[in-house]
Amino acid sequence: MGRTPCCDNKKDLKKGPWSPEEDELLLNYISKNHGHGSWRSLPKLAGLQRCGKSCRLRWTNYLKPDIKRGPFSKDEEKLIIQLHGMLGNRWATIASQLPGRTDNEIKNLWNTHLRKGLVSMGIDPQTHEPLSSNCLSNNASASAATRHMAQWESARLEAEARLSRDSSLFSRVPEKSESDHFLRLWNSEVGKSFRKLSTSDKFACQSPISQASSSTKCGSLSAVTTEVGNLTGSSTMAGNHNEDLIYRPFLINTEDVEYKPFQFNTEEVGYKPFQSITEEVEFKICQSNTEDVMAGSVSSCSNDLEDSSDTALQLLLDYPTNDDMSFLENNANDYATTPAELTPNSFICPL
DNA sequence: AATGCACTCAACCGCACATCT
DNA sequence: CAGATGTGCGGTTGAGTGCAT
Repeated sequence: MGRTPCCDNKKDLKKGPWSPEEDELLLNYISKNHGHGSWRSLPKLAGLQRCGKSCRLRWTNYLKPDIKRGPFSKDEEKLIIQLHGMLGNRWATIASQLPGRTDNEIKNLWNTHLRKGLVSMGIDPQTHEPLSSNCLSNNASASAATRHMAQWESARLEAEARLSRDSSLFSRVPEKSESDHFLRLWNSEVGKSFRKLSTSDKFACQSPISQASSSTKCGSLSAVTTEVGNLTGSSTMAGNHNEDLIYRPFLINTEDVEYKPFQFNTEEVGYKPFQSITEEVEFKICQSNTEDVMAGSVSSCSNDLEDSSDTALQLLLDYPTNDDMSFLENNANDYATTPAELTPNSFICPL
């Protein structure tokens, strides 16, 4: 299996850092030929003593004109953390959401800076859950993927509900799925990747919107609600009348951003950080009936349609934006090293 | 000033997947 | 359909740099 490397052990091929002359050769060739063409043949044609792979890497990570150099902004770092929470080490997919940034750059940033920051906050950088064992349920069956899955589904449900409401309020169908930023994201590389992940995790994860017309929302909502219930291991979500105990990820409050507990059922308790979005919005899903979703909670969260651009993405991103992210501003050496040094709102331990 | 250590980041490597023949 | 080829991705490495001792 496999294949021979594009540049196996050829002695005349140069390795290591690129010289300005090599950069110029590569740039000249690509600009002259309006593209790189075959990477394997490029080095020879461009007069480079490099393998095609090395050329490609140099181009994609450094020479490409749209690459944004310089330090990452705090927002970018936050976005990376949040996307990593949903996608894991899918650097290329994460990079697709950060224009001008390469997967390599993001990977480096994560490994050298962000990961340490999360660890110093007492958060497992892989699962994005509190590291402290007593903060976790004994039942670890609810995997990170499950939680991420549920978050995606929740956000998508909200988007679908909003679309449905929009269409009834304005008697018009929103302009395809692109009218909703969540759905745009859902249909983007990130969503694609996530759906792939969830599929491989044996969780049904399909967007009825993307599969069919968005005009029949009620059916899809109830269907998906059931899916969420199933994937979280809840025996009968629909029969759970304790609203505070059911999955409740969308407690939104601008003023006090904190980790809100979310719970799939009475046995599995997870903790997720929360991102402020709009004023005093509480969005509950997985209610026992669709009406609650459609009429009650949804209406409150879609007051400001103009905020949908931020909201859709924010719905997917669940980290605090206040001082909890302050580690981003500090050098890695300055990070707090014990949970005791964390801010009170870093996360909340149950019970 | 010399040395050691930690950190950053460009680049490499191997694998997996997609496409071609 | 199978093998060959091209490309992309994620993990890892190592040279360069700065800081502390």
